[in-house]
Amino acid sequence: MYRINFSDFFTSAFSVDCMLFGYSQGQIKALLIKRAMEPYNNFWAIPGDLVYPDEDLDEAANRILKDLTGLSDVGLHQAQSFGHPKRHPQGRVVTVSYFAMVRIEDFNAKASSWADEISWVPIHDIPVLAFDHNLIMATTIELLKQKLRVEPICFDMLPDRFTLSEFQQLYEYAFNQSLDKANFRKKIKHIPLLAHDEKQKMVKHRPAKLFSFAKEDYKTKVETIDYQFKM
Amino acid sequence: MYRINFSDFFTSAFSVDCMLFGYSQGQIKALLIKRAMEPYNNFWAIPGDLVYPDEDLDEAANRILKDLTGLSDVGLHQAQSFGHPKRHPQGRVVTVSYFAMVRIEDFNAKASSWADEISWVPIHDIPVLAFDHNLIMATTIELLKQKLRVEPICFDMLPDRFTLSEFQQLYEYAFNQSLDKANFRKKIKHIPLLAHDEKQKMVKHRPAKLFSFAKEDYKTKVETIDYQFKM
DNA sequence: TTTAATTATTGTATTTTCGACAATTATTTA
DNA sequence: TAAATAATTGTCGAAAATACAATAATTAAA
Repeated sequence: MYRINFSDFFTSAFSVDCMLFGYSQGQIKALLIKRAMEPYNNFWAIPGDLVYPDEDLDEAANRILKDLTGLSDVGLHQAQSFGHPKRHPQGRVVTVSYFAMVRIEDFNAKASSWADEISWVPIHDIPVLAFDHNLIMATTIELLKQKLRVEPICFDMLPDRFTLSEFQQLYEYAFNQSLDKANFRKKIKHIPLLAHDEKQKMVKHRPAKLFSFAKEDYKTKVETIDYQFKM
Repeated sequence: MYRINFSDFFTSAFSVDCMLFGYSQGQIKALLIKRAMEPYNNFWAIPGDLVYPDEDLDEAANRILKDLTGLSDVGLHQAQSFGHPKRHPQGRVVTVSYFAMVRIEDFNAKASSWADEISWVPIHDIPVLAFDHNLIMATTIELLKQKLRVEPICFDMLPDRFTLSEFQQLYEYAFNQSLDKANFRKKIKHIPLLAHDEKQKMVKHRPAKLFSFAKEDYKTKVETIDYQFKM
């Protein structure tokens, strides 16, 4: 085992990559930015930044999210860390990936202070990305899918009021398989949803009832009984 | 947004903390070491080390595991990263936690090159640890439990040949609830186990049959049919 | 040698969930 | 008013989960 000076270790930086997932037109999409500087100029990339010396990782992720979207108080999930010594051409940078789910419509206008161009890309059609971002993206999408199975996080992507079909289509897209309507509805019977009187408008067929996720009821349920969300 | 020099970021270090879980006497245990240097001299801690400048994170975790136990080729799982600016008194050190499962008996003798003292501590009785290791430990144990539900990783902790009751007791301890024997056996019917002719010895009651996990059959099953391990 | 104690193993019956599919309903557009 | 479209509800058999009972194999004590 070779010995190196203690101070020789303090020569790395770390960054946070902050993946945003949203849902529109029946597809789960990830927000990508087009880099406007070297290295990887003009490549699509996951939004991220170096972590400041006095920042905790979560803080950095929240900062990036805020810069990017104007949103705060969004549930952030830490995904994985990546640390290949050569992953960044300018030095040793270990990155920690986070992801969050947002309603794309909530802030479509903003997001300009960051990069020249941003784009919401369906997670099944991710292009070649800068750095090792394809690896990070793939890993994080897998984690997202895992969490979709055991936590009711999809409601952060859906509009506040959604139809049961929209809800179902989200899962169909995520797991790339079609589901039986009737059975889906039975399966979600245990999820506390609030049925509104309001109905879909402007559709050329029988309009669907609108629902929203009853977050508080859900929390109570989890605390009270030994309930585990499962899809 | 304040601007700092690019090079000012390259002043941090990374460490990897490598949690080992094993199973003995009906309890899941974590390996702790007693620190023999400042800071936190004499505190119990999770084994870990700084990551070398040319090492990937996984490599570092494997190195630590090897130093500690002599074992290589052990499945390592990345857990979470922790980066509070003040978590290490001697500088900014972000740590990535990993965990692995081992058979405690396999290497009891070794493990001396590391620290003065090591100890296998039941995960339900973790003492006060150095640094933020209690947070890391708690988070990682939760992740372990999550994985126990969806991956057949418990067999890395069980002896090569185990009884169904031992298997059951592992889950009972992990989730702190007792299970019905008959129903447990029905539930695990889908897990490919190899039944041996051999039986338990030296027990003062009807000896149980010994089983081992049929890893290859499991892999084939996963590849062939759309099978998801679930407990 | 027999019996009690202990734990392993298997079985049964009931309830709950899953999966495939059919039937009915509400709305828009032609 | 009918056709088209998708929403919603219902049925039935299969499979899985749950509670609990019965039987088997071994040791230790009587």
